[in-house]
Amino acid sequence: MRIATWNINSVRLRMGLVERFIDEAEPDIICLQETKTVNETFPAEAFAAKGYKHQHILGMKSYNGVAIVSRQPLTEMGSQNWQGREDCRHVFATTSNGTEIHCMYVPAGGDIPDPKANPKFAHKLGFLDECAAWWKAKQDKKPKIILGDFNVAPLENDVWSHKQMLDVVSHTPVEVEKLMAWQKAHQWYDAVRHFTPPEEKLYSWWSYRAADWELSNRGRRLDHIWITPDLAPSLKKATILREARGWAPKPSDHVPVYIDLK
DNA sequence: ATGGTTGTTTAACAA
Repeated sequence: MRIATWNINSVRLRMGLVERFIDEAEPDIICLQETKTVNETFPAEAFAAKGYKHQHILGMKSYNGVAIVSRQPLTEMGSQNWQGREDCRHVFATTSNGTEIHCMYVPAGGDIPDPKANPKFAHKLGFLDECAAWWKAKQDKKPKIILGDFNVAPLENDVWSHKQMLDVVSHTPVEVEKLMAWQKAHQWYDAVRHFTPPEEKLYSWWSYRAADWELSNRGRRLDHIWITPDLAPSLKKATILREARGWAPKPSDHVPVYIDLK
């Protein structure tokens, strides 16, 4: 089973690229973030035409928005609000083999890495704290996958320059600490790093602001797939589809990340 | 130290 996550940065604008990804990777389940549309205008028919007839969509106007689309039936579909806001950042569903899948979009946190000066950074830190507490309290034995745009690059080689990124939102020590606390709270296992040693650079996002993203290669690993330990023996492969950053005509700044589970 | 781009929606905001 192939399960993918992709921050698509407007699913309506980029449905053509999603179809290309489907044709090339043939994922069984696709989890999207930043769909940026209300449910009524989500391209549900286009996904169904590609075989993804089972859909759990949670969108709002202009911002955020998450979705799980699947070729196999989904049950127990739900969503969760965080930090007292209804801003469409978390949906979940259960697959036919009883695995719970959680698709999440963590707040980016603005530019200034100071929670007193920047309410968006304070919101992000509170969000990460709440995630740790929520997952610590949810100690059932169901196999689970949590994936999405977590907007934090935790390891030194999850960014192009650890030293130059220490004061940049997405790689500050306080964010990394809170992301790791959340990971520990539910014994989440990093399914993507499993196949790449920590000494090796690994990115899933490249800024639009670089003149040449590929040449400068100043990436960050913001998109993650974590699994519960019981699923680790089934983990066969993880892929970050770097080439999708160059897809025409208008690529997302994030690329698809997916794992294969037996 | 600064500015660089994109998407939604149409001037400002978020990323």
